[in-house]
Amino acid sequence: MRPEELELVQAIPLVANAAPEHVGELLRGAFLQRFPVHVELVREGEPPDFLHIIVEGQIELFSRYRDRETTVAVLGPGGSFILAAVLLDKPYLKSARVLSPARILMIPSEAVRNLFGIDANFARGLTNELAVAYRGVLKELKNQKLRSSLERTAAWLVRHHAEVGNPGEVALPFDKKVLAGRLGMAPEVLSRTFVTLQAYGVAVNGRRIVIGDPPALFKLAAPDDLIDDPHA
Amino acid sequence: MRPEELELVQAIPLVANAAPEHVGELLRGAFLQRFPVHVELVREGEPPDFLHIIVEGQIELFSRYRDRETTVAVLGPGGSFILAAVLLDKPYLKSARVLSPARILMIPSEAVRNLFGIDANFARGLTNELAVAYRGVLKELKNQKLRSSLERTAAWLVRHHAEVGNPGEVALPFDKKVLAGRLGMAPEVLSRTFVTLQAYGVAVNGRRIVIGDPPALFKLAAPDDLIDDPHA
DNA sequence: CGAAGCGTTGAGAGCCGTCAAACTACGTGG
DNA sequence: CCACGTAGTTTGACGGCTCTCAACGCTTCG
Repeated sequence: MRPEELELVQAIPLVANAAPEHVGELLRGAFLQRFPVHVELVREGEPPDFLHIIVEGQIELFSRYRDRETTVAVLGPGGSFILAAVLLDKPYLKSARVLSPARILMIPSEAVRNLFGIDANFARGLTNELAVAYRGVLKELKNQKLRSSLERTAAWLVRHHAEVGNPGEVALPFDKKVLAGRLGMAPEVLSRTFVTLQAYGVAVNGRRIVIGDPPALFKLAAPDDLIDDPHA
Repeated sequence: MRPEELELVQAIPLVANAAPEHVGELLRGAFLQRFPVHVELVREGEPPDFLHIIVEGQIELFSRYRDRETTVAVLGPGGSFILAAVLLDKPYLKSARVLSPARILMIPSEAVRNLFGIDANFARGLTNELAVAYRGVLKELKNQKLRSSLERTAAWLVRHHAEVGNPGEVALPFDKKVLAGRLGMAPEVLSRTFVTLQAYGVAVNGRRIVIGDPPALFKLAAPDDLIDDPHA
């Protein structure tokens, strides 16, 4: 790994938690690699060889069953995935594919488990990350079981609108197809949902969405911190 | 806490992971308490005062939103809940109520967090538990998003049948109403689903269910270890 | 014996998925 | 820079799945 890459990697929170004298060991067998779009980084059912941390780009986590497929999450820089599989040394439960050109840090799973036993601070960081991930999935489960498609879409818009500045406007960070999967509906349903949302002041134009009547949308979405707030 | 209770408590895996000299500290402010049916042990949104471990009885974890409610999980002896909230010191994401008379060990959350930093073995145990829980929720999310009500019910029967011996027969461990919530459908839908399953050799009689044609049910359910196997 | 809760069944409506076709946006190679 | 092909998006039609409301039988418990 080149010096500038090393610097980049050491800035990653999970890595930074490890004591400096341990970082070398952690990265000994690690790769920092670029991947083009569409590449499948990991496939569900396989044994966990590496912990993956996203340095750059967008990764879609999804799962297949019969001839169906569903998106579990979409992660950006700083995100890590398949942490639980690595810690338990059990097969991946989900697959991952590159959504936009990415740089991924891949740390051998054995190195992660070893350092977990040696470096308490590193262990604490991993556990926190895992706890946050747990709560994220649980929120998503509640989102799915407690809300309709229309409500999920509205809530997503409200939340996303609050996260990325630019008042009154939202830019989709990925294709509508992917968003539909993330929200748990067929692409056609999302398309129709946007039409329905016109009555609530929402205007869609490609990836640009204008929120004309925030209070109306807010009322429809009925956002709940225990479902929507990623930091709660 | 009385001696016999202490013995009971020390047999709990999570507690047993801690070094003997630390156990006292862990249990200093702890309660081992009985609760009758219907009691709500924790309520979502509240700050995490205790880590809860089930010694005896059945606990339903559920969540409310608007005027709806959904069951997230049903736990039995040995199960722990709201571990992630305790570790992160963030509000509970779900509520818990007693389904059948229970004894619960309640450990002050601060004691858990403190010992986490001191006792590496205890920390490792907690993290493993958390990782298993994470994978459990993820499997449930896949179950919800990838399968129909009929498939979920069939898969649940197959899995439950494999777990508790007694070939060709399954006994529901709780009310059908609760099962319906757990499987993510209205009670009426579960009732009709059982009728549909007659065509696959399933006969329902109160809480006793006879599986007359295992291969047929198996084919319908198409069980998948990465969704159904709690140990995968 | 009456009340309350669970479970079942019927009827109806709404939500959501699938299939198909048309349209649009985008990237590639000429 | 344009032409083309591929992939994403929209719309219509349709069917099926799932929810809600309501009524009724059954069991349990006070």
